[in-house]
Amino acid sequence: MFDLNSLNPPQQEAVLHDKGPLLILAGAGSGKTRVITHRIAYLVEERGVSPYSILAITFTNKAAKEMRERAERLLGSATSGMWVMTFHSMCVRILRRYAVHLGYTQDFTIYDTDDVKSQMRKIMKDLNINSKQFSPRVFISAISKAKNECISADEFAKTAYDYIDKQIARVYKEYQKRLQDNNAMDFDDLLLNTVILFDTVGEALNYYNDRFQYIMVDEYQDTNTAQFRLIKHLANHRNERGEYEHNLCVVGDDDQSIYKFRGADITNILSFENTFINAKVIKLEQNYRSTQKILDVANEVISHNYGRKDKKLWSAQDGGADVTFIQYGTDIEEATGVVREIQKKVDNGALYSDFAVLYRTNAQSRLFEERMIRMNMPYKLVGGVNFYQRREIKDILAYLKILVNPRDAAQIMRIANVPKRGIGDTTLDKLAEYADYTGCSLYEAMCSESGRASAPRAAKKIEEFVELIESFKEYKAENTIEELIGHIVAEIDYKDYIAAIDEDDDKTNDRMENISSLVDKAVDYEENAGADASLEDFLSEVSLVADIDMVDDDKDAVMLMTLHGAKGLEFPCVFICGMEENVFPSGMSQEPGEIEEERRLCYVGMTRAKKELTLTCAKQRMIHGMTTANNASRFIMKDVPRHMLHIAGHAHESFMHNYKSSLDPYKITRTSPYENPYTAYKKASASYSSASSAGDVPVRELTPAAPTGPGFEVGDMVNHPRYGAGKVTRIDKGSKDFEITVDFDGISRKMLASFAKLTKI
DNA sequence: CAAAAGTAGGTTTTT
DNA sequence: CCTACTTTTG
Repeated sequence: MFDLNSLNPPQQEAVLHDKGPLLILAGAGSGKTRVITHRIAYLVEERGVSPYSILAITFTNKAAKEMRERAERLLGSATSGMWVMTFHSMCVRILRRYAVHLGYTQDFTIYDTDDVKSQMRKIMKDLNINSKQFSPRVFISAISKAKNECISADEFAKTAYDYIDKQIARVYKEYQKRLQDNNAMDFDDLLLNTVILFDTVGEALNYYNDRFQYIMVDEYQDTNTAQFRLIKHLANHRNERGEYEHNLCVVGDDDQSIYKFRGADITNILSFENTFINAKVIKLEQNYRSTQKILDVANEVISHNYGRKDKKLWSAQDGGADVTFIQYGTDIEEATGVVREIQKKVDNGALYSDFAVLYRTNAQSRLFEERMIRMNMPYKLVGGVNFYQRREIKDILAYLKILVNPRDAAQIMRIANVPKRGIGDTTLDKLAEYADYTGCSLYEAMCSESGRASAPRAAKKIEEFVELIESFKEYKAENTIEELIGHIVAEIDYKDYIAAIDEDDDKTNDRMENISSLVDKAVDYEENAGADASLEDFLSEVSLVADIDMVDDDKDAVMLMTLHGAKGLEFPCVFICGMEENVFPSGMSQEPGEIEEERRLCYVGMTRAKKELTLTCAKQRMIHGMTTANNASRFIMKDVPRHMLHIAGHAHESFMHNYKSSLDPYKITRTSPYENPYTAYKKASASYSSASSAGDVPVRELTPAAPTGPGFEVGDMVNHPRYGAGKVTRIDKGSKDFEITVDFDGISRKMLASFAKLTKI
């Protein structure tokens, strides 16, 4: 049973919303999961909707699990039949059923980023693309971006005009062909192929449209184009009178959109009302998580972004502790100080699990880890080197994957010589060549007499390898996954193999322990899945786990993670560390749009805190082995009025000095006694950015910038004496000159208008 | 074909 | 700084 009275009026309205599209703009900590779960319970209990026709989509398995558990608690019954899962697992589920329509078998393999990377390296080699000139990264991210936008290899080729795009088109096509040959999909394919499936196979779409009457999507602000199209397809159920109902309920917060780099398209949420006509919009603005003091600071920061949906979070918990800011001398002092601070509070009765240390990049975790180990402080590290990326895990998984999908050449390449059995790269190359020539798969080449003849010296070894794999297949048919893994590890003497690689026994033991964790996961899986357990299902589950999914909440330990990793979580006390220019915001983010995304990330981080929020930075920090000095982050120095922070620590004096001097760089003439200089700067330069109106920031008129333009506009084609033809992609007004960003064949360069000898073509 | 040594390049965030 | 790839040597 559930109680509507426990909800506030807008929450109730959202839960009780009848039919048709619904957008819930849910600010941080406003109880969105509560609303979704109550809505599910309401639909099932009060409106007689079958759980079978409800689909709830999240981004992480952890969120999905939590949502299902909470819905079940409200309903007091199991919600079997209801789909509560991530985009990716949903797509896998759909594709396993219909893969044949797309030229895959249902046993297709899922490639993770490492698989993709090695595949890409191979392709570049084969296509004679200089890896010095282009890093595989360039191609990988370009292809990923295209897939996220539902652009196929052929479509990409049609609009590829410059050299680099043509290269990408060529690589994209080859890459896709190889994945298809290997019966494999990468993460982006899971989404894109499902979209293609729904575009082309009416039978598949009809099946799911008949089934899903109510659809909920969590974290809607982070959806990309492929996900958007997927949702659009799925939300086409017709009622018994044949009318579309679009019972689509999306929940999100544009201020928490932090995955643009991964293709998330913020316009999905900003224009929801245009896409789904007659959509109802409900705002949840009461925050139940944080104190007002924390929200004040967070609101102040986010208010510096443009083009937001208008809303303002407020809390019923008035007051609270001041938000603290500490500038340390060095990154080491920062780590020591933070760890000490946590220990002090634990000594005074807090739990370790009350604390989270958040940072911009994973690399920053190291110092905290070191300090915590030394201080004997229990911690949980989220992210970093993923469990499933470890060599020993990937090796064992490769063996398993081959058993399910023998066409997957990448896995065979990986372990054909693991452990060493005399099948080296040259042998594999010859086999691959034979396979390519005859049009069979690598494994088939290994199985055939004539295939082995292409590498006569190793023929015997190859035959033995094939026999080994076949014996595993037989073993698999009769035994559990748990037993299978043990069997493989024993048969190939894996321990001896890694012991020979590792410097010391500790490392080898570590690795063996990791393998037994993998076995544990297999046991878990088999217990959960019961009679439905299958190796391919286990493998896809394993491929789709996120770092955050692996965290067990029971252990009393401090959490260490990136700001991204913290989304959707909350902690009584939060430390955001490394709040320095070039660290946070990242030095990689330069353009206004990118800075805004960093600012949203800052907002997300701050709003994780329930009771206490501490922001720290260091004057000096070691980055890539070099000592660097950075100013405190603009998110503190320029976004938050001084009086809202409690400034602590020994660096107080020098900080105050910096605080003042940091106001100068932009040399903006103030029009009022005090105006946040960064805001003023942005207003002055607003005419040069495409940003829309200023949301809830009160706009005061400033003297417009000097009318003299740079002589070019964005989009113009220009000629440069050295770099040749290029396209103007950006124009920024500097203090006395215009900075022009020009794209020359994919390489973008910044230059000052008065110095660069640019001519318009 | 395997192991060791050397070197170059890249390090934002991740399902 | 660290890893992952390349080159060299056995």
